[in-house]
Amino acid sequence: MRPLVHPAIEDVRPEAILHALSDPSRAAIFARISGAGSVQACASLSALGDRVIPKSSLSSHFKVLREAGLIRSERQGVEMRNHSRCAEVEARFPGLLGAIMSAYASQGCGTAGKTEGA
Amino acid sequence: MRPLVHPAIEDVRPEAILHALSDPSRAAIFARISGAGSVQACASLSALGDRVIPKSSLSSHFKVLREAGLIRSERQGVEMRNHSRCAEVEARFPGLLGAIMSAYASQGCGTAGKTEGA
DNA sequence: TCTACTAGTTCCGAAATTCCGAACTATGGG
DNA sequence: CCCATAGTTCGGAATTTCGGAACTAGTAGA
Repeated sequence: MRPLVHPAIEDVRPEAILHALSDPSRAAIFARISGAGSVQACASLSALGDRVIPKSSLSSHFKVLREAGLIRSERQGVEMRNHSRCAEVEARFPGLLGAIMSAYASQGCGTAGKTEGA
Repeated sequence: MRPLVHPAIEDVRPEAILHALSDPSRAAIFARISGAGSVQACASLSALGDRVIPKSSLSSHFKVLREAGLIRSERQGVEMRNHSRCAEVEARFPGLLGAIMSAYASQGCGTAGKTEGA
């Protein structure tokens, strides 16, 4: 297993963030991580709304979020702890995450809309 | 030539907007349309920054922006007039476009960052 | 009207992405 | 050591994107 890649905040690109969050499943995952006291294991997210996401897809969603600079993941025992990098991203691109998450929330998309808590 | 499709503002979905703007070329095109008094022909956008975009790609970029609800296009004589739908989108998803365009602008991406003028 | 030119669209094959099941790796317990 | 759990990687099918060539529409000139 190759080591996890986390871009430095100054290497984070807006297009990567938009691409990562342009998938409603990933946006919902990110909303959950941001909302849940900044920590969440992968397995707890396999069912979002009405859709069951297979493990391999889930794993690549996490990879996309991680490499976009939106979350930080670290192995802790058997599971993976995922923290949102909201605060860093907010400092670099003010208002971006808040606007995106509330856009999703405002049209009633599953579990979105709690970004401010970081 | 099939007629142009423009979603009603209430049918516009956040994932479509994020997807449309997650491509830097499209974001630059949208920034130009939003900045240039809300009207711009397609041909004037074939060279953005350092990259020459072929006509067929340009045409599909416009289609994506249009169907995401970001622009409105109408044929006027030989050419196409493109207006940004900023104001409508702003009313539906407050702050979204501003945050996205200034994220792009803040990392020096060609012609981005003048969204407020609509 | 016929021709030529300009602006943009459509078609379609190649290249790149995404999706997801199966096999695998890593950690912890008994 | 053997097994269970949590997640990753592989690889092929399905989908999406890119871009050249051919096409359509409007306009001007002879």
